[in-house]
Amino acid sequence: MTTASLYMVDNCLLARISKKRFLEKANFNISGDFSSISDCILAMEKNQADVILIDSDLLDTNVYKEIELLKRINPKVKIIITSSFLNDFNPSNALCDGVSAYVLKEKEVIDYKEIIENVVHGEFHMDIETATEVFDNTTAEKEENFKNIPEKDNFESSLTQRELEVLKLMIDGKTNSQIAQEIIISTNTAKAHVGNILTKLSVTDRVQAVVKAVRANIFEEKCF
Amino acid sequence: MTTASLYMVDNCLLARISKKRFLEKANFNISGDFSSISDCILAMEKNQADVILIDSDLLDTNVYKEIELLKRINPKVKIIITSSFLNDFNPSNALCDGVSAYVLKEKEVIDYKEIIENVVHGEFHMDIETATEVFDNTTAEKEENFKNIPEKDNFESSLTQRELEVLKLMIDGKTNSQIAQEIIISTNTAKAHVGNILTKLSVTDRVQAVVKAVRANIFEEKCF
DNA sequence: TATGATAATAGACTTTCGGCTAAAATGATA
DNA sequence: TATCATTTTAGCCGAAAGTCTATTATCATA
Repeated sequence: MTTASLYMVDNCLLARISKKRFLEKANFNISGDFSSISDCILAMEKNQADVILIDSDLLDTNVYKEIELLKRINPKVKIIITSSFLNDFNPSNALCDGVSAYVLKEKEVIDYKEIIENVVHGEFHMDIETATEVFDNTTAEKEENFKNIPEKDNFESSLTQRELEVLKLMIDGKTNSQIAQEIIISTNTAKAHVGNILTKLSVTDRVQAVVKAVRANIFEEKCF
Repeated sequence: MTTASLYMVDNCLLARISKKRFLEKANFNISGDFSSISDCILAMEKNQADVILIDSDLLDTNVYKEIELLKRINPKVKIIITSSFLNDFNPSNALCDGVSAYVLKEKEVIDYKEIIENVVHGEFHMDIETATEVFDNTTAEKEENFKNIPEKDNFESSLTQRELEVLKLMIDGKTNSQIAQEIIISTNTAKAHVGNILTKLSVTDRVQAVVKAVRANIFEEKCF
């Protein structure tokens, strides 16, 4: 297995948790996960990762400038971008500026393991569909002036191990007292954990929480 | 579009609802949906359908005998079987006894539309994987003696239109009073609807209901 | 060691939920 | 018309949920 250290950027907390769990099962070393590239840059300035997995649906110039910053901090860092759209993808920004892989999220399951290992070994990866579409609209618009790094909009701290346990039981339809029995804590404690989960997931009740979690395919083997 | 009348058998209520919504969007005419083949037989004796979509994970001799009954009632009826496993599939029972299609449920999305239309036009459909596997273990064990048709185990009546509306709002994380506001009914009525939904889905609270519904991909465009 | 951040724990209080029973109004169908 | 399913309303009660505040435990770092 790869011993490379991985950073992960995804503005969706549950997506981070899900991917992290998945990759850690595959023996990858996730050194950090962030809700914004800005946060990732701050972390990179202290401890450098070998591979950075960036999920971003909006691939504007700001993103590429932030990626450029990442490459400046560690020119050897491998960047893997996953995105739902092709719209803003610009090969003159991505390919030339050192993105190692560009993966279009689709219905199919992404084989992160293979992509990461290939990238670590110096290969470039791009979806076939993506590649064909991309090499048509090569509208290169290089801008050298930097813009300010956007503030992180909605801060989502990560779920603790205990909270993940509780969330799993919530999805299983367990009540607070059932959860308490299962992991041997008081009902009040279970309620407190649930409350913290609701806050972190930015929802108001457990129904919304479990729907979000189930839709994010957390606790599942596959990784969207 | 096909004007053929369709019956549907699936012991999972939510799967029936989901498939029904999907097929009706595709302009198919679903004349009835049943939780057991026995119920379907009873219906066939009154009003005959042209196509019967049977989902059954356990394909034992009983199932094939029930299918034989269906074919007796209407020899021209087209039978489509969907199943998760290959285990009990027996070509000598299925192919010979007039099953028009056999579809192995997998990760991929099943194109019911195409299959049904082909079947109506007299074609036979079988998954490639299924077909190759099947034509190896041809253990023909024909038994002519009938067994009694199994009782329907857990009766699940279908959700009404209003209940489907409410379920959708439950999935959206709405509370009873919010649901009441949204569809202009009293909170008590909303509670009554929710209560009925819980009973019909065989769950004890709304959390379990929404998890079941989300996992069944109800209200989604795709049909597992 | 001290300190500060994070996590886990818990009790008090208010609101919401779910089960139960009952019943009226609507609408389709035999 | 009679009948049946659906939709609607209501109140009561105990259980569960959610908010708030607060204490203890753990762990890393100054």
